[in-house]
Amino acid sequence: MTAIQKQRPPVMADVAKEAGVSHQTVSRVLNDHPNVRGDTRARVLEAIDKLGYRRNLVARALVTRHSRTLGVVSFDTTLYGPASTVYGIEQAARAAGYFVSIVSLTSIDKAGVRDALDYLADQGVDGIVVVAPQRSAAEALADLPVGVPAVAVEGGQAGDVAVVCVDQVEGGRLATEHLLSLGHETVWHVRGPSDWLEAEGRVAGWRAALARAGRAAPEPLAGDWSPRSGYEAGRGLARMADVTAVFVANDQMALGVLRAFAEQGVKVPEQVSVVGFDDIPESEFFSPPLTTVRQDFGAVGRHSIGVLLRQIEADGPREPERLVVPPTFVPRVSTARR
Amino acid sequence: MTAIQKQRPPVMADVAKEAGVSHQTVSRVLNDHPNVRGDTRARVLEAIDKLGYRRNLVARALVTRHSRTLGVVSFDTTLYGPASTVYGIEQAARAAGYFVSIVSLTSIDKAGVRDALDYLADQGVDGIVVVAPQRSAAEALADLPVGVPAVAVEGGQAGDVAVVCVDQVEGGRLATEHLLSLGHETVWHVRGPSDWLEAEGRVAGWRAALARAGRAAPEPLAGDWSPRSGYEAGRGLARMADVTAVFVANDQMALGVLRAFAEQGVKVPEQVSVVGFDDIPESEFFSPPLTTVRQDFGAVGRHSIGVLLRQIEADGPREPERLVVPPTFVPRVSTARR
DNA sequence: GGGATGACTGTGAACGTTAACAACAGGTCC
DNA sequence: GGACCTGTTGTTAACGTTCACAGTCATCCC
Repeated sequence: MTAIQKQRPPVMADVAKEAGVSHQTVSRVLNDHPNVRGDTRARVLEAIDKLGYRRNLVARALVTRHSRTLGVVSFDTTLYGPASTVYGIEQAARAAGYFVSIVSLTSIDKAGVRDALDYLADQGVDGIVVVAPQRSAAEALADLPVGVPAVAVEGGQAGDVAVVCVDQVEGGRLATEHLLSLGHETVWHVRGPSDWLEAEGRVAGWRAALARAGRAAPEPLAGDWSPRSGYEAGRGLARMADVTAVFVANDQMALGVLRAFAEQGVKVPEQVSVVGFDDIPESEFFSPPLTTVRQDFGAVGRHSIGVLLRQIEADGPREPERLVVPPTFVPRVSTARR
Repeated sequence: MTAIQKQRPPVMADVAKEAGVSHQTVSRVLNDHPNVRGDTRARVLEAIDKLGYRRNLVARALVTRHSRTLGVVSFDTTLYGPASTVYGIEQAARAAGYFVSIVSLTSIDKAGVRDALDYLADQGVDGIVVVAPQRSAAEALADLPVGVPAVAVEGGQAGDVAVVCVDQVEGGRLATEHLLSLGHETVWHVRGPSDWLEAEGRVAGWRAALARAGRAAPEPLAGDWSPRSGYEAGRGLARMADVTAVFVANDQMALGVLRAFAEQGVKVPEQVSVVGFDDIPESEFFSPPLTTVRQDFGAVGRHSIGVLLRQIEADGPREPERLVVPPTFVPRVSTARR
């Protein structure tokens, strides 16, 4: 004869009945509306506590048209760079009271990015962060679902979308100038894939530094960010007699280069100096510890959320921001005076 | 005198009017309900296309009580292991038509995990995956919001929650037996932090292998997964004359150990053999290339989603599954016969 | 004393979808 | 020819919240 236990969690109306007020008053308490009497508020809070009430965010999102969820599109979150950026984004978003919904792409094509954007827009996210280091991804941003605030991370000049990025050109310049300042005649380069904007930026910085010093730029060697591709480039470099300095576009490839040199009996830094890029946690313990250029991924993540939230809070369209985070040079022992 | 452009995107009723049917028929078309006449369906689809209608998933979630979103709680997604696992989870979830909402914890405490679980439950996720390699995280799972299907990854015996994990004990055993089979008298161990279940499992496997061979187990050296901690342990080991074989609980620490040995002039594998754990992409290019134990993080991610979806689809409570993924031994050149 | 003001609370209607049920047409069966 | 099904469509009512508005009461000021 006992009443049937209700399976469903309590709703606002249940709390209202328990506290002897209207559901609207419960809503006011929950939303910190000022005009609620102290004892009423207390009674409502007590009822909430007693019933174990939790507000239904889905219903709330339906009426407010805000989900307090941010979408993140990224590519291969297994890589240190993207993983760190996404981590920074997630931390910053949560600190600001937002959820983060993530889509990790496996393929790099424009269609994939568009699908991901549609997917997130369908879900009703309030804004989207696209970690789009490839040219193709950046292009897909151009036809973003209208009205959804967005920011591109490492996105180059992507239409009228706001951008947060690390100054890759400056990074390439720092690495190359360091090597030139050590007395090397020229600097070789193992570059990243050509559709990655970061790779292009580092190449540009390297070229600029060489040009400024009046040195010829050798043909860069192609890599795909993986240690293996660095290893293969390294084998090629080890065979050339005139190579004394190499700027490698990321630390993982630099590891491969170091390995190839070690196998060929080329001593680093005595015979050849090597500079990497990223400053992954491992770099300090390579043989030898790697001189590199650090990117502050945490700052990138925080800034991108900052830019995005400013866009969300501003009602009207605002002119797209562009925020550049400077890289820092990290000297270790893989480079030496010629 | 022109009509005011409506700012708001079209809703189902707009499509219905355009197609000359009721909104319910539109709903039926969208949900692939069988009883819709072919030409009616075509007319509706045409109207959807014309208006650029997109279904509002928030409204849908409110009435169906399913958000088609899965929550993921993880710890430090910058580390290779968690990042790879989360990546696998995300891929598998999306393939099954689910969104993924991620919370990355910075602190490891029980309260943090509980907050994250509450946070996700509030958002109305259909299920939760907790990548909980620490004991404290596993414990927090015990008082999970009731009624939310959940699975723990690397979670040990966590109350009555389903678990997917890699057989860490087996992995530790594989590494140690390999070293013993090469003729080493005993095997030293650089272990992970004591509140990590994975660290405990590897220690247990190591101990078991030594015990089975009738060898004494030296006191394990403490590490925190970082290359630096491995480096420090390595400096200690390099000073001891009788060390000929070391099993290091992850590849990053193994890198630190290799570095320390190199600095002290200890040759690997000629004087000391080293085995790591994880098989990160870099391991193959360490100096020397690292013999290690691979964990298939992709499989772990896929399995965890499989287990979770089975739980979601089964209405009633089902007995918690337990799925163990075997590790594989990866021989390279950092180990040699004594 | 009476109107204005302000603090507090309640009522009804959204939000955009799916679920439940009703209605209707056309066919089948005896 | 009527009862009965079956396929197709429409109508109405949820889902659980917030918003807009309308009350009610006490206070204040001239």
